Amino acid sequence: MDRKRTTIEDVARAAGVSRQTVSRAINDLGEISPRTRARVLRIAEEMGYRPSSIARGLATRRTRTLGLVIPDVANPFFSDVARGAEHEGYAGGYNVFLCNTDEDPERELAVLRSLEEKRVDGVVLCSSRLDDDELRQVVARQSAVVLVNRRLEPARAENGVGTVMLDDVAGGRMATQHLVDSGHRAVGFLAGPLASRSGRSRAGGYRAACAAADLPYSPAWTIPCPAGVDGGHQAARDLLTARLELTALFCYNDLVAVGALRACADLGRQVPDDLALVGFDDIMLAALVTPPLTTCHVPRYELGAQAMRLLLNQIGDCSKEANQNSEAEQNPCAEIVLRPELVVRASAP
Amino acid sequence: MDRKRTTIEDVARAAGVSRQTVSRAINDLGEISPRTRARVLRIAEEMGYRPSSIARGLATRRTRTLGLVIPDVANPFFSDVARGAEHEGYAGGYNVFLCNTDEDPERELAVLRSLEEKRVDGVVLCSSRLDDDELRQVVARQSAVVLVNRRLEPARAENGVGTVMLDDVAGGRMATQHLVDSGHRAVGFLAGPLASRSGRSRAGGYRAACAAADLPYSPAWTIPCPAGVDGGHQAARDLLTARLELTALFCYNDLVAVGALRACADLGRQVPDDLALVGFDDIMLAALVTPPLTTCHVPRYELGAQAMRLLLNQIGDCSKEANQNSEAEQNPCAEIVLRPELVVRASAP
DNA sequence: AGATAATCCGTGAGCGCTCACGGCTCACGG
DNA sequence: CCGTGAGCCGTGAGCGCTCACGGATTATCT
Repeated sequence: MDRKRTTIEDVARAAGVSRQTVSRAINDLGEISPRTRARVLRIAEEMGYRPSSIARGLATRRTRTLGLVIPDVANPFFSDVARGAEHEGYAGGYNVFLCNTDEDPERELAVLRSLEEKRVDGVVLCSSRLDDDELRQVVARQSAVVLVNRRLEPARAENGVGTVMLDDVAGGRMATQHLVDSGHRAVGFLAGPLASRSGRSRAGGYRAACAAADLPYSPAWTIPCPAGVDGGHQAARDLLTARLELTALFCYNDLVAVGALRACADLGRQVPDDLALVGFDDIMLAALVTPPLTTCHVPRYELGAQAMRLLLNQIGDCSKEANQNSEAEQNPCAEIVLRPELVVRASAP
Repeated sequence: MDRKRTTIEDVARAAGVSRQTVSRAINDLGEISPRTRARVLRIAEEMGYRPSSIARGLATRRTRTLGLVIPDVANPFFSDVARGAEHEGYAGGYNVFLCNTDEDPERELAVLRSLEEKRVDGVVLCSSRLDDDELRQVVARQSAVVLVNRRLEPARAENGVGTVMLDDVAGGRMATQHLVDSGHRAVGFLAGPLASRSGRSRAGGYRAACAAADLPYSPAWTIPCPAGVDGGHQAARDLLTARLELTALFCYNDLVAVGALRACADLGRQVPDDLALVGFDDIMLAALVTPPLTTCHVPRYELGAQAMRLLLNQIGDCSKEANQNSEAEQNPCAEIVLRPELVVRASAP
């Protein structure tokens, strides 16, 4: 069953040249005449030769392989991020290991460890659940790291970690602002899980917008909830029955907003006439429920793609020559901040 | 920057033993006293030693790495499959390469090739767009393969390829049957892309159910369409305006069904009273639109998980001893068929 | 013409591990 | 007393490739 694979040696023998010449042919790095190169390539092709990345990696100390660590592929948010990262990585000639952590820090550590053993050239780490110390260690051990939706202080450019963030504060503010602009004076906030960093940031934006508009803001208008439809359903029902003065709701994410939509149906409140609703994320679902949700679009694909690009630069700089424009053009350890964008639909016109 | 990593040699020296002893310690394969093992392990830990999977792979010819090839991670269908496969693989001690093909056969080939170079121990290949010949070659070159939603004849057990299929015919039949059972005599079919194998199978089930119920079946009641919301919207509008006798629609998938829902809104037809609708896949969206969709639930996670389990068996058998129950229990090259399940909701009660 | 440089190719060594050996020590029995 | 075997450990070779050399051949210049 384990038929021997054809090696570079085999090809060399068949072509009557040395291993090195074959190597030069397949890697296309000069020092070889076009004729022999073509000949060797042809023979290699005929023999069905596939150079072993394993052996190459051992010799080169580079694997042309990257790691992508995310909480869960099945979460549409992260699968979009993954897609962006994978695409960009592939374009740069890298393969990427996709690793789920299932939101479990234990497993995240394990995954990172195996990535280390695999000697990947770099890692994109999304929404890490690790604490700062653990994270710092991970960064120190890995040869290149880009963090997504997680910051690590000190983020001085020289600690070799790039960062890609979403501006959740701005998102929270613009969502709330939109509601205020349409005349709402009492807007509630379904805040999502207490542990969520992005939730806290969005809350910050929400409060800022309220303050800026001189709203009669009350902490009782904010209520935490699980991040899914049911969580939103429950929380919205509670909040809306307790706080009859509310005429609008800003929701942690679209799923929560859909839950709120249901609560409105339960309570007989028309959206958007009796209650305006705005969500967050702009997942596909948002446009398809009735009424379609006004929401903050977050560029998920871009999040992943930018992170990967940052990582590729970080790697490229070290192994190749210094880039033309030394650091003015692009600092690979920079922090990139992407802004969400409000998309107005029927739930809050 | 490329600080030397600590090798097995370093650990050996530090512990005053040979490399082999260190190797025995970390791999836990006898021939070593518990005391030295503990000591070596401690020292290795202190030094932050990480055995190189690369070097190990070269020596062992096994990488404990698998490939998972799917058209698109961002597609909720495949991301669930991916999740199932990744989970099961991880449980078996394997890491998995996630590869997108973007529905492009060219890229699928490229991806498979790089998987080959990476010397993965096996591959799960989903919904391959390759033709039979190409596919056969791929299977021949890879050390183990499991196909998902794609069959390859001859599927004799000894060609070393496992298969996991969804019973689309049964799905199409049960969906249609449900409509017929509720008294519909004229049910149309939004058939999805012409190129889709699953679409053809579902059509088969649809026709079978029609025939079994002695329906006045007409080819004009079937119309192909792109697989998304817009495709369904367009096609449903066309079909419903042209064919006023239709009282129910079976849709290729849930997105198409949602499109049909919109068409109904356009045309002022109430769902389910004026028109009943059933979808396929049971994506999250299906339960959240109004009215919620009756649909065929397909066990996506299971599809991936089963495929991975099949693959692990296939690999395990070769390298370890023959399994206890030789082939009665589980034939690793078997074909597993998963059945969809009808879930009844308001769109077709 | 000889000297210099370019072009092309081959030769060891080594990347970090495992595998198949073989050697050593210690206990036990005859 | 030595032989035997179990338990523990070390030694070379090799996995398939690349890297840094160095040699051979041909083109170019003074």
